[in-house]
Amino acid sequence: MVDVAGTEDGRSVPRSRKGVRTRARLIDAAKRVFERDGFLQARIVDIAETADLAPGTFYHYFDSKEQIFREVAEAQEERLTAPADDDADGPSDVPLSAYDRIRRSNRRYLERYRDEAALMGVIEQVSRYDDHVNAARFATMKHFVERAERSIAQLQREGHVDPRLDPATAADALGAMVARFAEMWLVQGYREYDFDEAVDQLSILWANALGLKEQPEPPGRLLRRRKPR
Amino acid sequence: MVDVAGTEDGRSVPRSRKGVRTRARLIDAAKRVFERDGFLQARIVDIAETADLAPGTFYHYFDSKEQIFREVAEAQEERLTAPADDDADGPSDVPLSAYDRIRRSNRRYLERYRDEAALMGVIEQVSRYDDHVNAARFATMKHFVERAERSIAQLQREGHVDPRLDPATAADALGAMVARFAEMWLVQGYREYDFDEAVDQLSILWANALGLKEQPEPPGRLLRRRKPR
Amino acid sequence: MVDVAGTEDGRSVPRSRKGVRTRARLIDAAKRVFERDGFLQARIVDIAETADLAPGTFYHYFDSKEQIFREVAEAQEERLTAPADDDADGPSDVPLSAYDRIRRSNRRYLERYRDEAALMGVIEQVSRYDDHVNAARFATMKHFVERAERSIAQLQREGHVDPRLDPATAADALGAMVARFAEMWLVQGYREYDFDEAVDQLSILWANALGLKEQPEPPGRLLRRRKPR
Amino acid sequence: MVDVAGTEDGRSVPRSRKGVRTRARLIDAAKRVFERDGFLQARIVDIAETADLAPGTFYHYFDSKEQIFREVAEAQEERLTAPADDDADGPSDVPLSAYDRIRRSNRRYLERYRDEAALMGVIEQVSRYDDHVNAARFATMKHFVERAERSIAQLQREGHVDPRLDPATAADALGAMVARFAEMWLVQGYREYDFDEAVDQLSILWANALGLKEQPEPPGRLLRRRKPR
DNA sequence: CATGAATGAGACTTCATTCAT
DNA sequence: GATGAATGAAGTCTCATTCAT
Repeated sequence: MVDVAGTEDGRSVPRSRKGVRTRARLIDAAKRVFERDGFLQARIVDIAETADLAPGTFYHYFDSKEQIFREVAEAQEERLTAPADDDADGPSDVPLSAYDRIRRSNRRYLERYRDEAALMGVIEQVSRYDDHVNAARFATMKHFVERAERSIAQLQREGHVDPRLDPATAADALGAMVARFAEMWLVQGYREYDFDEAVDQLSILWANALGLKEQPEPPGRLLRRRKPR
Repeated sequence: MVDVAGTEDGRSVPRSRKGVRTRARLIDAAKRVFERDGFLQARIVDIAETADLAPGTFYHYFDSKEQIFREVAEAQEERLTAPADDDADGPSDVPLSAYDRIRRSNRRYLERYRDEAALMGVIEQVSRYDDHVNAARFATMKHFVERAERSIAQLQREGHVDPRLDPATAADALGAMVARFAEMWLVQGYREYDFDEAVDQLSILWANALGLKEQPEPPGRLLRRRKPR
Repeated sequence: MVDVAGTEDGRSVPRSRKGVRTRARLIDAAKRVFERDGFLQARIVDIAETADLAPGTFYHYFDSKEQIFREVAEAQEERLTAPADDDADGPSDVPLSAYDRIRRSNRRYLERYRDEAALMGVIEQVSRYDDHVNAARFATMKHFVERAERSIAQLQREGHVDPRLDPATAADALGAMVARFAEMWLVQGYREYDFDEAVDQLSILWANALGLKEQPEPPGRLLRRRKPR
Repeated sequence: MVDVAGTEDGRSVPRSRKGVRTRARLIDAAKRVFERDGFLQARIVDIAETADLAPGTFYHYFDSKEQIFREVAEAQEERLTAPADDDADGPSDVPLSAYDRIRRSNRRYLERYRDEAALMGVIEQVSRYDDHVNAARFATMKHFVERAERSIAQLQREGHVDPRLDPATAADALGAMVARFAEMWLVQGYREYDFDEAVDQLSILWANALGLKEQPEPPGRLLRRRKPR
């Protein structure tokens, strides 16, 4: 997924340096316009204009609104699944409990979702009528879900997870929970939640759902961590 | 939510028997067309034609595609939240365990979702760019979520639910889980699941998430609670 | 022009008492709607609704919007040209000077124009694209203009009016002056004038234009002419 | 009023030579179509077609029929008020009498009105339901009226004009006279007049109305001028 | 590479008018 | 007489996309 950009036939992979810059400007403009207007309302002319280009220029680089959107969306999906720059998250050498790994993962996802909430909203929208975009959504989902699935299966083998659960299904469902919760909350304004509180609640639900034994948590740990951001 | 349908005025409330029938025919036709073509592709002319009417007739009863869709969607939301005809669900006099109630509720929701999957897909789609429809979605959600919330709070007071959980947030998240799982599965074809298996898995996850002990329910407890709404 | 109503084939001359009333209600409603919305914006449905009738009923009595408008307009033209109820205008036995007759006539016209300014505006509008209505306008104009013309010719023969003037042309032009002034002022809001002041100014201009000497009028002259229409 | 045309933005100000030409072609075509069909009957498609363009092209340059009409109308109003190319009107060095200035002004107005009678008719029509166009009409009127007003006031101070008259009102009324006379005559075919005769009659009426003393005209002057066009 | 003018298919919407009841 | 549902022709307007410069 790394250098897909322009690959799926985009029209012309720019050769000159100027071309590269123009293409990037279009993508950038497109993102802004999509965020502002949504996919359906976004007009090619606006994208071009936002990029200080003539409408015709758009078609040097992209075939259609769908195509440029896919690229914008894919970039975002990559941002969502990007590995952490682990510095920020504390000493990476200390092994984390299953629960902490769940929480860290949820926090990351929600932070990234929140930081691009406008775009995420449009992606959710478009994924309902564009198969490509939906596929990209599912790919991202798979990224998380498969990691979760492997982890669940492992923990299950170790006897820490409810044996009645099917790891794949559980991972799907819990992933769905976090994803949809994020959209309702951060995009659709369904309700207000305190960010940390939301992370904790989702993580508790997730851990509980798997039936994770309260691995004797070092007492007080939760408290000490309780005030970031 | 109850009898909102058609209230928001549309254009003319039919004054004759014939008018009532025609209006209903249009709604019916609209549902079919939306299911077949999706909201964006659906053309007013097609709706009219499907109802064996001239295009102009549509505008006697509705202002726009949006408006008729809202009515179609609201009808569906009502179907989703309709009380059960309890016959089908086994003897209603036998008190159910908390788990069983969760499962029954999930099953009902998923059955109803599945039975109108095509329409549900369109509703999910439109709710991302029509506030009315989204509001209706949220209203339905609320219906489920508030019931769940009350139930969780009660169980929590009785010591059966993880005390760390906020009932409202937990209800939101678990509702999100089921709803999104349903869409991915039944609308977007993300994956195949056996129906009963899916119901069970989701219910286990739900019950676990709350930290419900598989405790022997004190018989009769449920009965006392049995008249909510 | 008196009982033209319904004559020009209006569709059905109502026979029953109820029919007569319904027809009148429609004309009345039409006048109100035209005044409110102008001719183009006025919709048959609105007229019917304003008259508390179903749209279909309209067509029992009128062929088209044009036709009912013509009737409304003709009624107004008749009001414009109606003979004075002379009581209000002071003792009718006192002979008036030419100037006073001019002023009285102008005052009457402007008063009547003002009292139905909204409708007059619509008539001016429609007369620009409906020949019937324009013909009615011209008929009304002729009413005034011919009286003026006769009067001018007479005064000219008596040596009181500029001999270079053609009575017909002068009458046309002066009539145009008053009519257009009225529209600009009372319909289009071109400017504010004090009513009496405007009457005076127009009358002075009119009298001057003819070259009327402020001569002492031979008493009695007016009386002989006094029974027009 | 001077270079308003096209300023109110329309849609896109043409950025290329070709665009400028196309825009002009559209205005030209619009004028022809309006003259032929009137405003209401004129269809955008016809305008485009007359300009040998696809219908969509119209919307590159204009928002609506109203908007292009305004531009056509404004151009015409400018033509009406354009300064004379004074050659045609005789030696400009000879000072004209007040009467001669009145007549020259009336003649010019009527000539220009007559030369574009078809368009003027449409303008009169539209000015009754489009405020922009009406404003432009009034602006043109003001152009004439204010000149007249100043002139009247001056003559009044010099004792040549009836002291009872209010210069502003008089100018309005006399302007109305000429304008409405022109429309009735040249657009609506109310009656036939000899052109020169009409100019003279209106000018006599105008001069008389103001009470202009027969400044001892160089005898015969009127006669000598009596055969233009 | 970039421009921006030009295209044109196609959906929406209105409302005067008819007609069965 | 009155109703009001139904009609359907026709014009408006959008905007993704092409193409000559």
